[in-house]
Amino acid sequence: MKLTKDRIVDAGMAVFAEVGYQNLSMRQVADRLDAHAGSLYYHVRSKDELLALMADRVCRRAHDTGTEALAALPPDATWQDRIEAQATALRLSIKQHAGGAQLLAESPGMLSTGALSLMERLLRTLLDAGLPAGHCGIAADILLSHVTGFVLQEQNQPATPPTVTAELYAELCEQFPLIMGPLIPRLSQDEKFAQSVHLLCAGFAAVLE
Amino acid sequence: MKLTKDRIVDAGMAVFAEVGYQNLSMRQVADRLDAHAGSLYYHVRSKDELLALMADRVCRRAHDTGTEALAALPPDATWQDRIEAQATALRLSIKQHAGGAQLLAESPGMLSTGALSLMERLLRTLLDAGLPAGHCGIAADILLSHVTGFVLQEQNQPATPPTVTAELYAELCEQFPLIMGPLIPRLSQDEKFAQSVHLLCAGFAAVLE
DNA sequence: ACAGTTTTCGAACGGTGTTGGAAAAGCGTT
DNA sequence: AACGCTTTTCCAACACCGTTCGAAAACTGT
Repeated sequence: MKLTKDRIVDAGMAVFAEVGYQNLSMRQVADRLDAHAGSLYYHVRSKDELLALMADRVCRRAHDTGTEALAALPPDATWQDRIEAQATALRLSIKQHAGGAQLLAESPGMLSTGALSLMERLLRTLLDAGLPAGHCGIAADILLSHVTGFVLQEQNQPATPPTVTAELYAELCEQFPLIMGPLIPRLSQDEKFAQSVHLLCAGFAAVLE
Repeated sequence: MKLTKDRIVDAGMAVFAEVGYQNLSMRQVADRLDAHAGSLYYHVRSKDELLALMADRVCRRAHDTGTEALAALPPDATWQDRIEAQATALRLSIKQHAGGAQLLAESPGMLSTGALSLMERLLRTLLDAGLPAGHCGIAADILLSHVTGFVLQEQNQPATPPTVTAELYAELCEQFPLIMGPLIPRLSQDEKFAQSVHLLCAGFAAVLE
């Protein structure tokens, strides 16, 4: 079938979902389209451009699932609820692909239309919440980069936690008593994420009056 | 001279500072040591391990400059000042190398001792500030990932801002009025960073009482 | 059917991380 | 000093990567 920018991005997303960010290669994308690697370069300037297009697609999907989540919200939902809905929608969209956070992180400046859509809606909810205009931009920036940063740490955690010997553990406890201590409750990632968004919202609420 | 893990990391940091994260290769690191690429693998299991070691070194340097910054603080400094000092020290340490944020972002889980040192000190200042113990871990996590995320966006911004035609600009203004509007003041990156840290601290202060 | 354009091929280039066997260097013991 | 043994380095090779370029193919309008 004919080769198109869209079909290339489609194949890229498919390969991406299978092998992850690090192992995605032009040749694999071409193979999935029964084409040769060089042919891709007629439609796409470079691998970086392809990655940018894929990042845009992830953002667009996140935007769509975000609108669904917002629509499912009860009418008396607070602005915190609306922000949390968008944040979790974005997080889940990124998490669907192995290394998806790296894809967004690497993409330069978040200047694709998909990323801008996310930003725009976030700005609107913050503005509707009554946040002073001067703080909205930074607040939205913080939210977006927090979500990607969170998923980044989430996806980079090794599948099998490193084995620590007893003596090493003791040394760690002595060197970093707070980290090893009871300060950090053993929460699931979902709970940690929800709590972090709540904490951020609390900050926004603080400057709200 | 003899080849050592430390010397390899040194050379890696030197090459890293020159060519950045993307173009760092084992062969260049070996060249700087007048050695051959294969020889590195006797001391280092893989390139990923080398990158992890380098990330640890960046964290350690950030920790040191952080202690200096804290020492230079007046004795009546608030806990917000102390957090900002650590945050800016970390940011500047990362910014010293092109792609330094990617180095930290890629490094799995931030489980090196350097990263743990940063985390530990952040936890202590938050705890001393009076933040409830249950929130300290998440607050510190937010701060760390926010700094790396901020520098990530900072370093990924294309050197020459993309040229936008007049009609494209108009369309963007219509599609994203809030982003293009006066909401986002034209602040320098330094100001944006300081303000974002202040906003986060305001959130911590909100849950403080 | 022909000319012109758009698209694809296929080979090649220079580069990468990594491996494994041969060679060298260091070192303790006799 | 000479030997064996371990630690360290070399070197060639492998498989793969992103990218380029001229030629071949496919498609288009006339």
